[in-house]
Amino acid sequence: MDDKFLKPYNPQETEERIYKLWKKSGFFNPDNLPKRHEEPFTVIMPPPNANGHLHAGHALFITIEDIITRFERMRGKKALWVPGADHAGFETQIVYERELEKQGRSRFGMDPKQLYDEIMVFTLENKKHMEAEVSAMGASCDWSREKFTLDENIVRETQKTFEQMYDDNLVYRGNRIINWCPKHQTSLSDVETEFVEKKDPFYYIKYGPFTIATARPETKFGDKYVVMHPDDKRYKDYKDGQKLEVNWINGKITATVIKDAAIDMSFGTGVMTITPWHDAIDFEVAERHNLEKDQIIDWRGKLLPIAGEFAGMKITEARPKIVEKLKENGLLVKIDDDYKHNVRVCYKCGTSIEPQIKAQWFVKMKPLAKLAIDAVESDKIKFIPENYKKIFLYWMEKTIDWNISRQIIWGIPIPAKLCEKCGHGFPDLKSKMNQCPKCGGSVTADIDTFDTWFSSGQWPYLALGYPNSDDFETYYPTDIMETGHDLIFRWVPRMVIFGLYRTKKIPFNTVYLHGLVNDAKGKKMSKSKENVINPLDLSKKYGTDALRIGLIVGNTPGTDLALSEDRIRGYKNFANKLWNIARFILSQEKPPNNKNKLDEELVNEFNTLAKDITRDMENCRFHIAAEKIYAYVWHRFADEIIEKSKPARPDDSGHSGGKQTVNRATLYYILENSLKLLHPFMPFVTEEIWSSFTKATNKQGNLLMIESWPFT
RNA sequence: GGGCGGUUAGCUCAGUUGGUUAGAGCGACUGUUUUACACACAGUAGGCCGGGGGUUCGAAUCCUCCACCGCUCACCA
Repeated sequence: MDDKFLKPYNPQETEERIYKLWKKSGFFNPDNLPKRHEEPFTVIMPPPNANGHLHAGHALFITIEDIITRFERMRGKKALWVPGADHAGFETQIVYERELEKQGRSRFGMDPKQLYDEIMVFTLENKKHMEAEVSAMGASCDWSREKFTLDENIVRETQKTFEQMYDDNLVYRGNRIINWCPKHQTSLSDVETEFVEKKDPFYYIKYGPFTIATARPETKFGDKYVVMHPDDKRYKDYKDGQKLEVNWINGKITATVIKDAAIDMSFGTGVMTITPWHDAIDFEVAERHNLEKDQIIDWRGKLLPIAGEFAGMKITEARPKIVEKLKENGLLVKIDDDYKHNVRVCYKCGTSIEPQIKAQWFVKMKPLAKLAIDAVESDKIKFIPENYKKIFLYWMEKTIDWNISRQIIWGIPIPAKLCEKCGHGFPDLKSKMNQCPKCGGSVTADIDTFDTWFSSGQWPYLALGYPNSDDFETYYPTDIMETGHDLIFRWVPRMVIFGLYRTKKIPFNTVYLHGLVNDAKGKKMSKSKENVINPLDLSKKYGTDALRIGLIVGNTPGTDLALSEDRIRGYKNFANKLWNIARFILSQEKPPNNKNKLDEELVNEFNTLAKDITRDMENCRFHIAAEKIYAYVWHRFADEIIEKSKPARPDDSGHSGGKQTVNRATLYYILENSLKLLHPFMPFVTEEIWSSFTKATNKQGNLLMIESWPFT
């Protein structure tokens, strides 16, 4: 017996050594696997953001994907798991802005090149941490194929997709209303905003013969159109296009009556004035009737000269003063203090989104969504859990054009030129156009970058080196995309669309969505609540294997998990239990030879279980598989079978006990195959025991990692 | 307001297509230092499976209504 069994299992002393052993073997790279591994199996890792440390959600997805990969590898597949790192445009820039703040600096006014270079240094540093942490989780991914979203060829292909979509009339430049975050000074797509319920005063204001209602009086300076429903009998005397003299905030103006069916007659007074530059509905009304649009609020969220004496003020500062003036002028009818409404905010900082009109690049979604809908409806792409299919389709059906321009430096540049004269925009990947092809005017380079999801949406094929790569030919479409259910809108649909558009193939056969990892009480982890559990701390304290299986058992796909330290501690005990099982079996003087008899019933029982577990693994029911093998090893194998195998002791009355009822060969058989079944879940301790097992049975050589799965 | 999910032991959760006395981990309690393991073993307590109605020989599981919780989407100014 190995001396190592004299002490309890010690993960700290084992894990790094084992990981090096695996890495040195070369088997993370499917090219190096033995001949029996023929059929490719591919998982692309959702690239973690290279801007900080791993959190519990990362630990979960690494565990699940590693389980899948190790299982398929042992079953004889040519298993490839491609790791990656995401530059994470907007998110990383925000993280770095906080760093700057700490140093008393700000990105505004910084030389863009300088800022970009600094963020690159920061990102590459964090990328190293991230890689070390992924490794510490036991990830058997092929590091030789690791990709970064800013790798030269990935940037090039992302830009090519843009050009191709422009040529196919799927990308256009539009001067449209967009979501503007005044804090971060960039536009955002709809999925990058959230709604929060706010209670604000609701002001009823006199507008000529009408009373209008608004929560935002500060936007009303430029309101020169008053809109009502064409069927509203209360206002039947007013005709569409009719002009009225109106006494307004800063004096007399001429207002025009507009009739539009978008008005809800039952809300407020049934009349509203519109602010097309700063409101999506108003923008649409203005577009329909071809009305003028004036900007009231600047990009920093301050009032423009149109606001007269209030120009230059921030909205929050100006609002009470404006209300005061309305009151003085006798325009304020009443204030409703109990008005609740939903306000769109930036998903990162919670700042109220200020809609603005801006020229941006948009992806025309309808024809692309059609491709995705067809693929999912015909079940070419399968969802786990299944109900996400419906959610996916629901979102795809109603998707609107996607703004892909971001006013941030950290990202992939949009390779386009913009005409200074006519505003025409067009792709220019090689940057050789100096004149507008439409009007001959001079052009400047677009300084915006792509929405990060524009590039990460292309990840499955770009990570495989598309186009012109053997890997793409061999490993695409990938088998399974495993990611968090929170990315069902932000990421999954984009991957399906880009995959179908660019490669004409689905990017993956299955989407597996895991739930969020919450704290022990099921509450969302957040820094402000101080309930963040660092997975690496748990891994150090209880061992990575304990953390891994603790994240899996009882964790149904799509359902959030409450992670408690007690739970992980329990599985540390299990790792040690397994250790002691091995110690006991391997410590008996001689291993059985092949002629030793196996106990048929026990072997059958085990084989039935192994087949059952294999079925669970095939169907991604890892939570069930893990629990079954856990319960068997501890409560059946250790508590009953091994106990029965012990030579009975004489009882108190001097009679000898019953005879030994389990053959040692059976114990070896069950141990060997249990280690295999457990390996995907607990790779370190099983591999460590395996080396002793093979030594004891004179079958040294193979790593457990590439042993055959029982009953494939 | 729309959509989705949840409600099972003190806590956190399993329970594949309806099938015998409903399970696990943690926690609690009672014993046991027995020669693999006290990071252990033996055992105990604890649940009208959210509520009402229905389908069925049989329902935690299927249908329906209701309540509460969570998530998500949404242009009532």
